[in-house]
Amino acid sequence: MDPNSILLSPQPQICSHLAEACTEGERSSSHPELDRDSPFPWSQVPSSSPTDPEWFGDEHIQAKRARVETIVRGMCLSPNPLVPGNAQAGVSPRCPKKARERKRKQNLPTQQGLLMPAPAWDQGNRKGGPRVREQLHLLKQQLRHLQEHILQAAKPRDTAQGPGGCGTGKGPLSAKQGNGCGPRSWVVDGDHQQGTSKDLSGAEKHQESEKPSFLPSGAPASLEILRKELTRAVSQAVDSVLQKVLLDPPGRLTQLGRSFQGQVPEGRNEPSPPVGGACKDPLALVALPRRVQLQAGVPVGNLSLAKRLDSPRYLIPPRMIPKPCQDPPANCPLTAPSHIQENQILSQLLGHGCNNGHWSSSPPQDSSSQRHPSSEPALRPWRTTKPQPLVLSQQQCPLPFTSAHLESLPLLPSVKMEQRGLHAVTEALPFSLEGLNPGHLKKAKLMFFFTRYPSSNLLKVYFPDVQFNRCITSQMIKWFSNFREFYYIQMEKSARQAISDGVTNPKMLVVLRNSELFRALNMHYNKGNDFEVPDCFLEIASLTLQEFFRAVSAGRDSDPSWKKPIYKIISKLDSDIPEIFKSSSYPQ
DNA sequence: GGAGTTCCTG
DNA sequence: CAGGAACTCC
Repeated sequence: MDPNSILLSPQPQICSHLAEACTEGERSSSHPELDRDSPFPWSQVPSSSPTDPEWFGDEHIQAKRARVETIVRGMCLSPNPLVPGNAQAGVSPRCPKKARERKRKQNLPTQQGLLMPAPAWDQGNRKGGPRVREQLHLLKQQLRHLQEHILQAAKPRDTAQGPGGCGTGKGPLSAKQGNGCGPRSWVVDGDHQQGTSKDLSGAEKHQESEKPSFLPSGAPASLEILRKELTRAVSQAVDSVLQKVLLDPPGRLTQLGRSFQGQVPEGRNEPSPPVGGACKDPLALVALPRRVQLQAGVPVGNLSLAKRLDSPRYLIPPRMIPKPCQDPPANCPLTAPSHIQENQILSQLLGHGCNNGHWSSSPPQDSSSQRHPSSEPALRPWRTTKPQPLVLSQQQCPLPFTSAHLESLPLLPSVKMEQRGLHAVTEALPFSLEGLNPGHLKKAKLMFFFTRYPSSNLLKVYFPDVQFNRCITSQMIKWFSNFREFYYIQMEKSARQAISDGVTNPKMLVVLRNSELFRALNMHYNKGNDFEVPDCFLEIASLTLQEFFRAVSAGRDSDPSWKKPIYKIISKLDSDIPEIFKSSSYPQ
């Protein structure tokens, strides 16, 4: 089969209309060469017409298009409006009537958002204790400054100010605000900042409302009161921090520091806070060493650097980020012991039977995933996700703490979760022992380099240690479906990018090992970069890319099922999987 | 009706 | 990555 013979088949009449036609009259041509002989649903795409009752037309296209657009937009640092060559894709030939777009949230922005705080987070953990002390010092200094400010501000006003000097009365307070927030590098959360300023303005209000009644009778007196109140409030704050630090068991010092840092990613709601101000381009930060590594031809060994750099990218589930310890410290330690045990038990149970682990402090994952601190969350056929994040947290964030430290984090809200998790485990136990583990997932991902559409029989051959049943099989099939989804999205994204970059000849589109596209794919399927991606995959990827390019630039993407011909082509291009994959212990 | 897909969503 | 809906094919 020569794919090119298929792919090159032109579809002339479509594109000429598309650009202008804002009507919905235009329909893409059918794809006669693909209509028949396919077991796949997409084989019969093209026969739909605008008159078909099942023709959902605009909304459908718009939704899909919007999805891709948002993805592309999320990716592009370059502000090109999408796809000049295919302007209709961006502008929508059918008038942007009800672009119910962007329903779906972006992965990429999220990753990038989480990327920024990571270095600070990591850094902070290395010196949690000292940081707290520094912060205490700062607080004390601020207190002194505050007092000085108040005194200074008081003097001139005593003489010059009459009643109604509220405006300047803000002076000291806003000075406090400024001074207070500046050095407190841990306060990054936008919400927190807002909350802080709100609180302060609340205090201002009180004081403002009080002042007029005091000032007439004597400004010095009211200022004195003001000063005392402020001093008292700040002292209380300092004391409470001191109590936390001094009264808590040693381990908690680090936890406290951690919880401060934890606020950083907490502000994940939106544009990640400028904690990582130093690293404006996190991608470069991550990618550069990897590129060097690739060029240096060090694919297997020496992974630690790459892993370390990669790991922060992969989401720290919000739940495992310790909340700023709002509760009295006494509450926290109480939950810790049971928490530890439960997590160990859960992790152990979920970590899979073949793990000869004991109740050690090492992450109870199988060996392969220890090597690759990937974010593989899927240990289950049967939905036992709850305890996962803790396991992942240890792997993803190489920290100078023992896992016992990490696990004893006072995740108060997680107690309920843990109970639910235990419950889930008891239900899932009989299955999880025979189920799929992260090692299987990793292997499946590597296999994707060779086969995009594996049959269930093939999977059985290549996963001899898996007890296949209907559910396991469909889970693994689902994996590959997810892999494909990611793959095709990347391809489409790159194709559109190429078009918008002015590429006109599809033959120019080749996926090389140093390309962005390759990096994205490699990151997804071969996170540890410890597998050499086969050339055949690069060829398939190039071909896919070209197909998407042709389709989009020909305007075929206005057809709701325009991708199906591409899927069909790609489905025929699976290669043989190396024998070594038949070993149950292969990717170790 | 089951298997296998895609698409969408969380 | 999983769940679920919708779809097609056998």
